[in-house]
Amino acid sequence: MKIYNTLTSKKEEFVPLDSGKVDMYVCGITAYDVCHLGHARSAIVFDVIKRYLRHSGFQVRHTRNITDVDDKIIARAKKEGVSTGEIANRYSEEYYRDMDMLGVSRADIEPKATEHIKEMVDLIKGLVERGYAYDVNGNVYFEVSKFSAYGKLSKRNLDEMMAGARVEVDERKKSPLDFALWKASKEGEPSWKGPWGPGRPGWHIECSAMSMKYLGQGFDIHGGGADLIFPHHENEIAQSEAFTGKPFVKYWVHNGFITVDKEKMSKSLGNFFTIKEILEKYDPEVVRYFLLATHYRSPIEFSDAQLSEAEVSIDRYYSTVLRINDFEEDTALAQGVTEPRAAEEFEKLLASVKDKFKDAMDDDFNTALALGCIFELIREVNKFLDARPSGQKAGELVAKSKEVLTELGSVLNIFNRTPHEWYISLMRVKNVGFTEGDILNEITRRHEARQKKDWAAADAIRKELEGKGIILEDKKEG
RNA sequence: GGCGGCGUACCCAAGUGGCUAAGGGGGAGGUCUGCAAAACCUUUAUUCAGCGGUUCAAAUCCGCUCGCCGCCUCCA
Repeated sequence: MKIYNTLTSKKEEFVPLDSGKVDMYVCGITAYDVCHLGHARSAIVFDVIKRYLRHSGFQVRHTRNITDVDDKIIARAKKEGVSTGEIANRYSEEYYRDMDMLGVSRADIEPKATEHIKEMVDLIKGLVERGYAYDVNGNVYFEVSKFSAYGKLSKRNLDEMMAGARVEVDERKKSPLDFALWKASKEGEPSWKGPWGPGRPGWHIECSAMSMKYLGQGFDIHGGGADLIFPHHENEIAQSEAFTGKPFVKYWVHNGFITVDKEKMSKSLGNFFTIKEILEKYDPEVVRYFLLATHYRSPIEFSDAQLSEAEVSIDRYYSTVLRINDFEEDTALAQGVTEPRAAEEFEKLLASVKDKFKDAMDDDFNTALALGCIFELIREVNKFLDARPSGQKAGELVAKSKEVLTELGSVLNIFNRTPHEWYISLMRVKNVGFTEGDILNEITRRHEARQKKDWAAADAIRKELEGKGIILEDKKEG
């Protein structure tokens, strides 16, 4: 298995520190507002990475934090006149609702910053003792120049950064590059007791403290969006390695952005679409498919047209499953003899699809290629069924293909519903003004018309349903 | 300004030295069907932004040019 490591800028063979076990830490959200599609991408990407590592036999311990104290949370609380805890709770709940909808599994450990103040204080104390941090009027800063490897993740050196540094408002710092570990609290802000006076932790320190607590002083994978590389992850490395003297993380993994008109979707630009509003128009599986149809490191241009295409693709998948089910229910087909050459070819293909899927995922989690493999199988299943196979052997092969489809889908956590569930959900999303019962009635009426060969009436009903966005597909039995 | 990335068909998107450049969507033609739809078949890139170089061999490596984007401030 190969993973692209931001630290080395190369794809590397994945070898966990402790064979068979993988410890991964992924930066979660700051709970100050609802999540947009960019958050969804990161969550889904690492959800799939976790699922695939497990599928490949690794024992995975997944940690994902929630930042529940921070400038933006404080600002929002002030604006609304409520407590920071209330803001953090509200948006954590929203976050979980969105993630559950999108099929993102919970992490094994989901630590919150406010519940780990002690660990952070201990870490900061250690850094001060070791001479990496200094205290100015109750604020503690990390002195970047003391950590010689600073810049190794984001590939820049101190001189370049000094040259590019923007006007720094905080004059207490020795260098504009130094960053806060502990911030003295102002009036009305949440604060905790610390050796430097009442205050709250800086943003970066929480991930170092919590990852060390739950995963140890060195672990396998640390992930997040590419915008966290600098300064967040760079700072995490500085803090952690200065404290322990050991390598912090073996593989750094970063996902690419969602763009709108080629520009990064972000809060500050205001060009974002929330998960909630997208889910009003599209099934969650469509969103998941859309995000996985591009490699995780490439940018994805947000587009309604692409989401609709994703919907069509998924529909193709479920149509095929429906055909498989129909085949299996048709007991008459159990008789007869399977054409041996077609069966043999199909059997070979089934085995190769599984291998190709594995190769794709082993190559830096290439979900786009992996989905391609699934659709290759879909086409072949349709082809096989088109030949009207019958007999025991054919039955076994069709059952086997369904099994393979289910297995591959489960790794990506898509394609795991029944066609019926898919169509019902589609009706909900499309706001079809019909209930399932209405439709069945119409179908029965049309069926009667067809029996009488009253084509005009039958077509009228079909047309009416089509106007509502429902497409009837006739089968042999009607 | 510094650092990094990207540019593959009508659209989206895999492919990073060598068998026919995946897959999806769309278009065109056909098979099937009461008519449709779906499905299947054929077709839609002798070519990978442009130019030059390395090599027996390049979309893939190197250089330059053009265009787009990201990070350098909070950001998934």
